[in-house]
Parts: sequence; structure tokens; C-alpha cells
Amino acid sequence: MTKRNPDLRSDDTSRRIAPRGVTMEEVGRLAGVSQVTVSRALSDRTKVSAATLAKIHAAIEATGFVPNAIAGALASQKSMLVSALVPSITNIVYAAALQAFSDVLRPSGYQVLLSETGFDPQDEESMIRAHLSRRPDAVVLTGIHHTDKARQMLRAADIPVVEIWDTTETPIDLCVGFSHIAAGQAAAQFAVERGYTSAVTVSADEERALRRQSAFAARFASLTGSDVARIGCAAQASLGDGRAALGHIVEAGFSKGTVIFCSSDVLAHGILTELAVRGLSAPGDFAVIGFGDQAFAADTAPALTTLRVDRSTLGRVAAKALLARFDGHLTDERVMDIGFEVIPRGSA
Amino acid sequence: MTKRNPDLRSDDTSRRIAPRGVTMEEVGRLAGVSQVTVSRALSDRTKVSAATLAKIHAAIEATGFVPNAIAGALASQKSMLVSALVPSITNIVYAAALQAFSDVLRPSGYQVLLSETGFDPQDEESMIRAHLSRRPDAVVLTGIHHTDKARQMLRAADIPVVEIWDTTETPIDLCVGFSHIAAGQAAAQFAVERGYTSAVTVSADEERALRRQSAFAARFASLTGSDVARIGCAAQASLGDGRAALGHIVEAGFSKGTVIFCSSDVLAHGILTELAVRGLSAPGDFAVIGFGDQAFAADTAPALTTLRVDRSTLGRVAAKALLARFDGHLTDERVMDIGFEVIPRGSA
DNA sequence: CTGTTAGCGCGTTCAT
DNA sequence: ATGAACGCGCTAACAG
Repeated sequence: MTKRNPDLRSDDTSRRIAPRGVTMEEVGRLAGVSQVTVSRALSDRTKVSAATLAKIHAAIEATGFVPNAIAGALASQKSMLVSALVPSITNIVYAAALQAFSDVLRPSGYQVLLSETGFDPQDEESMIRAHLSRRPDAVVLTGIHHTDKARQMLRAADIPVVEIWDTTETPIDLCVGFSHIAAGQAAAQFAVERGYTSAVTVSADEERALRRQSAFAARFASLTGSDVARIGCAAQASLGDGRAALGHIVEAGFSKGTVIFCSSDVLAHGILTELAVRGLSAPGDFAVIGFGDQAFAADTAPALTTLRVDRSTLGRVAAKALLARFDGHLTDERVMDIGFEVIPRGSA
Repeated sequence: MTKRNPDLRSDDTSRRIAPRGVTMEEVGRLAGVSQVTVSRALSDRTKVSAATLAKIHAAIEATGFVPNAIAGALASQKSMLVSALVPSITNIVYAAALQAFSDVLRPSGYQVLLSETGFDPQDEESMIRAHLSRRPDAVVLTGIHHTDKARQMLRAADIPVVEIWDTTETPIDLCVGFSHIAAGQAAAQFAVERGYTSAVTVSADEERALRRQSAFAARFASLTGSDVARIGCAAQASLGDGRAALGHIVEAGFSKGTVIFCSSDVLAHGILTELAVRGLSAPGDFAVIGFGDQAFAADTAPALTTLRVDRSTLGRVAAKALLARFDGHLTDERVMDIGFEVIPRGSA
């Protein structure tokens, strides 16, 4: 008998204090059934008799068995993993969308593998490679700009891909977001309707924010004939950046009655803060429009006029689209526009 | 010959448009070497001749091969995955720590599998089970309160476990955080030294925040002899909650010169906001102490006096402790206190 | 309802 | 420096 005694291994583990992990084989042995039966009991309890099911559950309880999802994934070619890539997890905007996204996927057994890409497509590409090595059942990317290599790898992976936070005519696969150009235009339209004839933008140095900013400026100029200046700041704009921006605006001698379109509510909040410090008021001296409608926007003083993008809906729609795909529903609706909404409050 | 022809599979895949995933076998065939050689080339390039290495890389390039980490993990018994469980990813406090944590682990090839537990130990337990099924090489938990079952599963998994955001004499394994009691006491001490003789706390309904609040109240009372009232709000406290809290404080008739200790900077910011709206000032009318030293704390008006906890350091220390463990360094320093710091600014 | 047999794609011996 | 054989723990046919 050259064949290895199958019991050797169990003898080895029985000597150990902490086994490497209980297997279905061991659970089955204890329950008096084979490994497959254990597998079946766990995947579909109706495929096993009530009596054996009870014995198996007892054995699982006794051994503390936790299924090995790695082995399961290798055998079934399904990892039950969805990978998500966002620029930053400390940015509430992405975090909130991911929260909703995960919440929808979890009940179906999927877990989300998350990574930060920063704002660089090259970094994103290498993270995509790392994620694909785990054979996710789907991938979620932020934005619509990716390297050619990244697109190619994604297509080769032959799994659903969702691009979020933007819209495009040419998605890799699926797309859930809204038009940043339309958002910027809507803000301009609103500002003009409110009677403002002069405007400045304060915008984070981030591609989508810049697109909103440009659209605002173009529309505002075409509507009023007045040029729109731009003040820039870091990609992760802070309250302090907003305060500093107002300083520049005031010192540049912008006339009172100017409206300030910010690329985020945080920047807008900074503007409001600095306004108060300088004894100025909104919208009397300067009007302020934010972006995002974050939790605090309704509670600033004055309350912040802003553009709402429903981050939860974004995540939820993306997740549901994936679940539909996993169920074989091949929707022809590949790009889903969740829109946005101007929320008029006190600041403009 | 009943044995399946090993070439059948490759013939099948050659007919496909999108193969299920290129294998080392296929890469090797194209490079004229065996599967093992490809494996070696990828794990340690020096174990393969320069000539074959080149051929292998060419084949990888040509096929778009991406290693299957699932198969790798099953074979090597190493998933290169670290699972992390936090109450909420939209809470900047946890997100920032995770960011640093991931950044330290990534260069070593580890990825972080993240899940939200909410604030319920029972939910945490089931998420732990789900995570353990993926056979992570380590687990990170938030806080020191977990169900017995959870502790038991974790021990059975026989992998490093790090509890973060708190300290304890009896960690499951490792622990990285700070003493919430000491933090509350330090805030009270500071308040007393600044001359405040009356205090109120505004605290989120969350275990660690409540512990800080109690410690503050106890120390403040023992130092001044005056009782400390408590105002509570939701676990995820908002700016609006802070504003409302000040309303209660004012209406309850607290004397001016009272110091308000908040469980988060966001709440404190809300207090400052409402103070300004009511024409009151800090610290003249009411002094405010926050907690966390978030990015905006230095830029509020007045700047917020707060307790700083270095979230990046927290994440970094936890990650480094794990890397040391992976390298076999069995430190006897199991609980690491990263401390905190009182940051005196204008509000108190 | 239950067991047998084959892989899933890789790392890890052990040869050569 | 390279290859053959084996096994990681599970799911997926196929029998009975």
C-alpha cells in the first residue's frame, strides 16, 4: 500500500491544539456521512434528510466548522466577491455610496473588496490587476477615465463592470451616475434665475469637479455675458481651503452680490465661515452654492443652497444592477442616470 | 485510454472568445516550459534562468495572464487578505485609520476586506463568521467588546487579531488604541485648569463616547464638586444634533461660563454654529471642547479646542504589528497605547 | 437521499 | 534550472 493512509491527516490534527481549520471531511466523519453530504446540507438543506441534517449541524457545532470559501470559490468558479475601487474612502461621498452598495449586496452573500486608487489612472490600473487576481464576480470603478490596459484587462475578465459617479455614451459595461456638465449648468441656471450677475467658482483640483466648474462658467457666461473667474484648491478640499478662497475673493475686489459656486459642500461651508468672521453675510454680501448636500448642509448658518446627489441611491442602483446581472438578466439599459437636484436654501 | 486527454481542455478554450481566465499551464505551454516554472518565475525570478524568464514574461504579456490568487491561497494556505470590521465606514474616524492601515499593508501584498458592523456585537459576530470563511491571515476589530462566540471563533482561527480604538488588560491577541477614560479625565483636568466651574457633556449614544463622557463627569465633579449634566444624541451625531444640544443647554438655563464637552468635533462644531446664530460667543458665553481633532477643527470660528487622536498612527501601528507577526516576530508587547493629546485652541 | 469520481489552478515536495 | 506528482477543501456531475 503506497497510497497515503487517508486517516493520517486526521491523526495529525488530533494532536494539534489549534487545527488549521476544520474541513467538511472531518465534519462528515463525525456525523457519519461523507464530505459531499455536508456540502449539500450547507448549500441546500432540502437535499438532505432531516435526520442527517441534524447530525451534521451537531457536528458543525461541536467542531466549530467554518466553511472554506477559498476552496468553494475555486471549485465553483464564483468568488462571491465584488471589488470596488474609489479615489478615497475618507471622502464621505464615496464612502456613503459604498455603504449602500454593500448593504444591498450582502444579503445575497456577496462581500465587497475595497481599495483606494487616489486620483491617478495608473495607480488604478495596478489595483485593478491586483483585484482581478482574486477573481471577483464583478468590478466597480469610479469615473469613466481608465487606462487602455485597464479596460482591456476588465474585458478579458469577462465579468460585469460598473462605472459610477459619472455618465458616458461609451461605458465599459454598465454605468451609474449623473452628468457633471448638466449639474454645473443647472447651478448656473439657478444662479441666474436668482438674479446674480457676477460669479466665481471655487473648485477642487479633481476631474469631475473641474467639469462641473467649466460647465457652470460656460453657462453663466452665455446667460449673463459676464466672465467667471476660478479659484482652485487641492483635490481633498477642506474647510480651511474654503475660508482661504473667500479671502482671495474679497481681496480680488469682487463686487458684493457675487455668487460663489463651490465644488463641494465643505468648501462652501468654509466660505460661509469666513464670511461670518469678516462680518459679511450670505446671500447679502456673497451668495454661496455648494455641491453634494452633505448631512451638515441643512444646518449651516445660513443653510446651504446646494446640489443634491443621492449617494445611497447611487450605490443601491449599482448593486441592484449587478444582482440582476448575476441572475442572468441582461438589461439593455447600460447607463443609468440617477440625476441630481438643486436644493434652494438660505445661502443663495 | 480512459484517462482524459490533458489537451482537451486547451482545445476547448481555444474555441472560446473569452476564456475563463488564462492559467499558468497555458502560459507555460506558450513559453515552452511547465506550469511549475511559470509559478517559480512569478514568485522568485532568480530561481529561473534569464532566458526562460524572458519567454515566460512574453507569454504572460501575450495572453494577458493574471494569476489566480484563489488557487494560490488554497495551495499555500495564505490568503494575503486581512479582514477589518468597523462600525461605520462613513465615519471619518474609522475611515482614516483604515486608510493608513491599508497603505502600510499593501506594499507587502496584503489586501483589506472591509465590513461594517454597525454598533451591535451580534451583527459583528455574524460578520466575523463570514470573514473567517475567506481565511484571512489576520482580523482587525473595533473596540474590545465582542460576543463569547466571536472570541471563540477568532481563537480557533489561530490567526493574529487586533482590537483597535481602545485598550484593555485582556485583549484577544493584540490591541492598539488609547484609554477613553484617561481621555475624558484629561479633558476635565484641562477644563478645570482653565477655570471653568460648571460643565455639561453632549455625547453620542455609543459605548466609547459614553465612557469618555462618564470619565469627564466623574473627574470634573471630583475636582470642582459640581455635578455634570449629560445631553445625549444619536450614535452618528450630526452638526444639527450639536445645534439642537446647545438649544437645550441654553433653555435649561446653564450659567454662562459653562464648558461643554462634546463626544466629537462635529457635535462641537454644531455647538459653535448655534452659539453664533444666537449671538453668543465661545469661550465667553460657553466654552466648547471637541474630540478627535478632525481636519476642520483648526478652521472653525473660533478654532476648536479638542482632543487629538492620531487616526493615521493608529492604523499604521496596527498594520505594522501585523506585519511583524507575519514575519514571525512574536512581540510580547500586546497592547499598544498610542495616546491622545489636548489641543488648546480658541473655543475653550 | 447519498456516495464516488473529477477537477478548480496553484504551491510544494521530490526527483532529475 | 526544470519537471512530475500530489494535495489544498470544496462543488459538480454522475451513479446507485
